[in-house]
Amino acid sequence: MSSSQSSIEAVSPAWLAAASEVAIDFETFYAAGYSVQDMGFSAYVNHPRFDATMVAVSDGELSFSINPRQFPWPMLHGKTFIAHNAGFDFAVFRRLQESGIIPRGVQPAVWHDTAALCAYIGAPRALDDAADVLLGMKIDKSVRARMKGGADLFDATDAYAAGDAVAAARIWKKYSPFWPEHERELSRLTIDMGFRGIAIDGIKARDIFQSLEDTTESAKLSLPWYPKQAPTSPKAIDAHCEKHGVPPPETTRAKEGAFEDWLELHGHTEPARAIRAVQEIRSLNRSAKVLETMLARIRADGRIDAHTLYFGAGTGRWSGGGHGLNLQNLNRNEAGDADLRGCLVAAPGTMFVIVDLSQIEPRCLAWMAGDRAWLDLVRGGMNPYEAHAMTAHGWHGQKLKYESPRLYSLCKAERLGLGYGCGAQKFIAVAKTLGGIEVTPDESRKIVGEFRRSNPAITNLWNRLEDAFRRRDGADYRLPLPSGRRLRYLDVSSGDMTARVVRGGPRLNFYGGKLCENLIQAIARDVFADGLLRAEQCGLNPILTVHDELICEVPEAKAEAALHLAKTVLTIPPAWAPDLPVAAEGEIAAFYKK
DNA sequence: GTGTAGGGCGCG
DNA sequence: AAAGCGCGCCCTACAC
Repeated sequence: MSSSQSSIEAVSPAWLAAASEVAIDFETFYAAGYSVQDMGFSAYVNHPRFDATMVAVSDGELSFSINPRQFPWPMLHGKTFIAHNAGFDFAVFRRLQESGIIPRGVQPAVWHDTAALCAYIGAPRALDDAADVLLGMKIDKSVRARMKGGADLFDATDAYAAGDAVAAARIWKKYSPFWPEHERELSRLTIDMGFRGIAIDGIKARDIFQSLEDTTESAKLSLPWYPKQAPTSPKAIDAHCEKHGVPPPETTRAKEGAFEDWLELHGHTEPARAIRAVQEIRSLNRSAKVLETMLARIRADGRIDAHTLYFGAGTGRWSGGGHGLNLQNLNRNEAGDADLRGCLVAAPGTMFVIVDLSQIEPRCLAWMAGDRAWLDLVRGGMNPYEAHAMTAHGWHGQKLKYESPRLYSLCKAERLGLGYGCGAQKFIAVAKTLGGIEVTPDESRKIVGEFRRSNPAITNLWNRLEDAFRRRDGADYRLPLPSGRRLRYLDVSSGDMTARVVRGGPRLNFYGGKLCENLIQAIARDVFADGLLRAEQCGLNPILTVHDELICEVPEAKAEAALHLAKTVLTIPPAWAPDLPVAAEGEIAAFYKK
């Protein structure tokens, strides 16, 4: 157990001078409507209500907590800072420097994020759960809940903040050796990109928001149960169907096969009209909420934070940033609806360079499965779906996309959809989503069967992965990736084919195709991460990543050169996959699109 | 009132 | 034998 110095002493602890690595944890005021979740980091710490009530530091053994105004800040200069969700503590630190509470000259050598470390090693991201699973250490989170609204819990808060700092320091000491330097760089870069942020066209955003509100309101008024019941109430929908003698659909999800089947039968009824209105309301409302969230967090420099979450997915991919705004799932706006992406603009004098890795997952799958014939064609510069038409359908021509659009779409759907074990029934929907084509159940069965017969390299990969998984029954399955990283499946049970991907987390189901998908998504992530680091190193100023897409903000005069450079650095295959055919495409734009 | 689960919508 | 996968946020309903 750690001994803790009382804050009442308010003297500089001797151990702090000796520690080169210090875990730091701030406690700050928050309330309903005023929180990181509501506003994001920057808008939160720059708000008039902002108040840092406590700071705790620890070396893993001893801890010290006190009001930031009394903390001996110069002692921390040049030390390595450890923080759980370092982006938050960094934002608070910088804010306290701006307000004069922390001397500006006090600069950490580097920030490390233990939440990112936890994600990387397959531990829970939440500090209390991570401390429990990694250290067997119990942290009481009830104090934080009681602190909301600024309750006077000074003593309890003191101990609580200290406990968090101690846990973070211990996690760092024990587990940081398992976190490679280039992954730490990715984590730091992710936080940096979040604070670089993206400029918002506030006038456009407000205009769109207003028109969405208006359209939504009139759609709501077309619902007979509104405002008596909630506009999108499932119960109201069911009752409405019943009243009109129409059986309710099993789902009201637009673009879902079951709903479309229902529409075939009841498309001309009043409930169908109402449900379409409900779908429109849900969709418009979502866009409005995204805009509202963006507008609420515009910083003094006209930008919003653009945080994403390093290693947010079990495969290592980044995920949307949390804190109430996900910039990785903004509407693509193909139908000409409200252009959310267009509200993210390059600052005056700059342009966006938007690049993405072309068909990165099919390329990684073929590479991993050893599909030589397809790889050779693609290496020679052929379009991946044309190459598929050649190797799988015996097509020989010039421009498949124009000669036979349907075969081209089918090849795309097959290549993207069938690589991970999708069955005939599901492929009907997948073909529609990925290729925009209709296939009958009979066709689908034939296509799926033929794909599996003609792609033994891929089906073998599924089977090998599933066998390897089964053989780890009762233990952990560690699947090495070409990059040197590993995917982890913990406490494998081959009986029901389940395992955990997070220590102490829920058991999930697996099968060969799914393991294959995880593997390929992880490899594609590592390829992208490699390019991202290069983009940062050569000064391309990346500000946002969306899985296989990179948005950089560059001086307008250098945009052409930057685009070329961005495509080049993204296309260089990683050292661990020199023969992987990587391709990238991109464009220069004044605002975010496609 | 708060917390949570499920449905739904959006992305790669 | 068969199974696309990976995310985050909002709304509604419901338990407490």
